[in-house]
Amino acid sequence: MLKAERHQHILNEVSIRSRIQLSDIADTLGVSIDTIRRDVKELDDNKKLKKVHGGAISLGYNIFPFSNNEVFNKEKKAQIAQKAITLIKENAVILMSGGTTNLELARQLPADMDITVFTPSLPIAMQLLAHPKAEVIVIGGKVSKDAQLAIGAQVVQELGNIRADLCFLGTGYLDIEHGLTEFDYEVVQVKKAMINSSRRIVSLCISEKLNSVQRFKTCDIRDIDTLITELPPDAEVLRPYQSFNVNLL
Amino acid sequence: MLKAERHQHILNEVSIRSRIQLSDIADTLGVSIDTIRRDVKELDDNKKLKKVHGGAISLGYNIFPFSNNEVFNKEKKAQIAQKAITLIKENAVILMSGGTTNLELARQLPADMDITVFTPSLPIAMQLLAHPKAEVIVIGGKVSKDAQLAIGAQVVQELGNIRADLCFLGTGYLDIEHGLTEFDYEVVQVKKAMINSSRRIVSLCISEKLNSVQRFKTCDIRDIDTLITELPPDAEVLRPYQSFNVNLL
DNA sequence: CAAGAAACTGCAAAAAACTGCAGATTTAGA
DNA sequence: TCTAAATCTGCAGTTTTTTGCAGTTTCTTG
Repeated sequence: MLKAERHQHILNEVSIRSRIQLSDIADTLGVSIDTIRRDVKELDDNKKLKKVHGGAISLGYNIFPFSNNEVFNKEKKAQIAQKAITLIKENAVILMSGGTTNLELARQLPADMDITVFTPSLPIAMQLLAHPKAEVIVIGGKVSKDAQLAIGAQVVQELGNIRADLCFLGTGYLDIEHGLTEFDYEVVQVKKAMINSSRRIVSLCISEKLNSVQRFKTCDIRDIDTLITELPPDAEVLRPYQSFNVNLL
Repeated sequence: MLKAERHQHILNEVSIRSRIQLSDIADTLGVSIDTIRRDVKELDDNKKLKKVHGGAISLGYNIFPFSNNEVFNKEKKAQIAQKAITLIKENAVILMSGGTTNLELARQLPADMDITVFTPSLPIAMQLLAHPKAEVIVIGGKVSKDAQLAIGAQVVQELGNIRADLCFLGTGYLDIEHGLTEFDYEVVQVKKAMINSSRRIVSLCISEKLNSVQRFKTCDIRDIDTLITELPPDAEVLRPYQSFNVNLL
């Protein structure tokens, strides 16, 4: 990996997240933390960012108007994302819905991974642009301001043309009886289409969301091939799900 | 193998992959790495790409478009954006290309403005999500990592279905003789499609870009209805453009 | 103030860049 | 077509840059 690429990656990360940690970058790019430290120092010297203890921060605007830097349960989501990444095979075609857990996944994707990602989520697409090898295809349409996700008939139709190996499906709410549910009906339609276009459905779900229900239903639990949560396999709350071929961390 | 062939191959690779490593190219073409190094140096001298330690990157690649560090240019772009906003009518349907000047426009859009914006640019779309009233439709496709812009046949086709009132067209390079030009051919195709889909074309262009040329042509200057720059009307550099119905700040 | 994390420093191995040169190839003019 | 000049190309030796590591110092946090 070229130094210039690392610099670009770092600037992208800073631009997207408004702050970075050296250790994270070193991890993602697979180089030593000293190298990243030197990179960041150089970028700081060139006034491209501001180096701070342990990382760096952006000088100007963020790309994301809503600062979604404060992710709830970021640790858990990072764990889940790590597990999800192990499911990805080289040259896979992947569908990704939105949500902060998927965003964490996109962020942690190893730099040498050669994949193609389709997504209607703008933050996910932006994040993946920082990845040196991933090919990114954004699925266009009217963008929901809440979900920062393209929705509508056009999106559903476009998804019909795709046959993905893997779908990382975030969900707002998950319950044994009512399945995966959402607050927004249009989001549900998009997610249904994503499910129809993928061979394997993997749902990433922090434990806080288990046993919660909302108004509109995406699918039943049995439509999910793999559920990833951060809980140990014997957790009480997971008991009802065990029969659905649930993979655990 | 001719030198010209190698140069072409190198430019192609850079254009497609945004980056190359000298060793890879030398390997592929079966010549010594020194030869490739000399080739790349020459291409760098001719401003066709940017040479970096160990390889080369495309010209657009290291522009770090969206971390907004250069206060100086930001001032100019803000001025230009302000002027551009005065051209927008209520309930207008607007097409926006990418670029930092357009991004500045998106940032400054008054909150009470009720408009519909189509754009293949991810940062523009993200920015507009922060706007309370603007409806945002992102045009989907494979995303160029350099331009952070959806490109390709799908984008062009989608643009064919749109009839916009106004198109804010950023441009990399502008010259009286060669018109609007870009480094990337696919970006040119998208911009051509945008021009065909709009009643009025407004190009935002800071003065640094005047009298500069790149490899691929978007359109002639006479295809632009309005050109907005930050220079006073009597600026020497603007003299040649006066006859093209140029609006000035 | 004490423990842990991060930063700094110097160093050595590896990679890349640079330099000069000689043989090969191309070009230009007779 | 022939020849001389100019250019191109690969090679070997040298210099510079990059990078990870280990030891030490500085900073942060409770």
